Amino acid sequence: MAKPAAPESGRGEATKRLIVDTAVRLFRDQGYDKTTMRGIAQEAGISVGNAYYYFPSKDHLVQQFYATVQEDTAAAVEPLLAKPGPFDERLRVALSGMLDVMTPYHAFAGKFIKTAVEPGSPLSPFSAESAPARERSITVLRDVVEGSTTKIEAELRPDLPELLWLAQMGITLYWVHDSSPDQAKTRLLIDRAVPLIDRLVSLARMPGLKSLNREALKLYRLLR
Amino acid sequence: MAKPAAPESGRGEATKRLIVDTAVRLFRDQGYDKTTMRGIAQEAGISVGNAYYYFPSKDHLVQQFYATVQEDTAAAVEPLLAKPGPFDERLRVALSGMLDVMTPYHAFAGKFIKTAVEPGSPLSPFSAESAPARERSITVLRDVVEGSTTKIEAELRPDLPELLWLAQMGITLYWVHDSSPDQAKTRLLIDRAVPLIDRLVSLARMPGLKSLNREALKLYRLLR
DNA sequence: GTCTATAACACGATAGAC
DNA sequence: GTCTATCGTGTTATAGAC
Repeated sequence: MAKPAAPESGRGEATKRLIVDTAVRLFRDQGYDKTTMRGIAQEAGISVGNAYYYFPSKDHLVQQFYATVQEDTAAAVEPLLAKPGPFDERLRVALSGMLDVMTPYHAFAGKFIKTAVEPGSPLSPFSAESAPARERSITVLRDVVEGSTTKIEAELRPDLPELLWLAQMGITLYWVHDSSPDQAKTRLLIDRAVPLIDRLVSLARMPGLKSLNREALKLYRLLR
Repeated sequence: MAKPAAPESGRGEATKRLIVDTAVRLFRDQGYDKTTMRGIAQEAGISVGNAYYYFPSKDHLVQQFYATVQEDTAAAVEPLLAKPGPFDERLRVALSGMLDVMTPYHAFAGKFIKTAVEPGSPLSPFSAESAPARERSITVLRDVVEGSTTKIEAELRPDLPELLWLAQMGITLYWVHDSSPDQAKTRLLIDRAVPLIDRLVSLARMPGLKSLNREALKLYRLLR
């Protein structure tokens, strides 16, 4: 009998939300480093100790932010994927949709990734704490695959959403380091990498490449 | 008329080395967080202010460590690559050689990568400050390619060392997060990924895949 | 230029009272 | 649940000695 997942409306819950909202706003306005726990507390009209009562660390506050971005991306992209279509088009929609949502946070993202990449960090995209946001994200990519009118190799198909998610993580890593104006290079990366991925997925069906495909998939499952 | 790059032996240089050696030792023995600047200074028998006279931050101390690892890897691997041989064997030697050198620092590496991945950080493997260590590393991989008896597509050949270096970065990223005993999974990754890379390199010569190869290389050069 | 000593600052985090 | 007070840290500042 698990507790219902519905948002509670008790006093504690209200304080918690107040802290997150204030923190995210300050993060975006002044950046991660310049936003101090004292600053968040003062702006929210509470004490520092109280903030730590709800969130064990400053990093954990950022995690809420991560979840928000994933949720917003999914909400923006899923309507566009309602009707089936070619694989490459759908993948393009998902990837550039994510980029659109993340763009306002580009300056902030550098600090975010710093803690996200640390092994054992709750912010790591691979951590148990990030599972909901990760699942949400993979669901979108599963939608990309399932609504695709392009033929996809049967053995590859079940793993493809997760592989695409990994590619998405790679693109995000590139994006964070992308200092070109308006992150134009990342846009270019998506524009040109999507057709390449599309061709790779098609090639996986070729007789000469099937064994390579199989080997790679086996290795992936082993290491995951 | 640049200053000669030879290691100086003045008093300042000796102090600098003393600080780095002490720091790296403490990092390895007690971890990054538990090693304080005060602790390093005390252990080295100098003042805190003196440490900051030579190194602008604690992070910069870690960079020296990065350079050391690259140098040790090159020194360990290059003798094994003196005689030409098959590409896959040579690549295997280079990658597992790096892993051997890094193994004692696995626990420490998590903290290291945290700052290394931050955009603009001097510790980033892509930064100007890391250029010497990066070049050292790519040189080894160029050696892998050049001494290879396997035929390599002419168009791919000049970029291959850098691409292999990127793969090496990816393996390192995986290794840092690898919590299996003795990082067995990363060993497995190298054992099984090397033949796959070998096959991919061979496949790049196939007529049907040449255009894909060319497109991918063009994109890579554009984004680098 | 190299180095010491010490204090001070701002921050993330914690302890313990209410 | 919420507060105030305090700790330990990276880092900076000051004032000077060799």
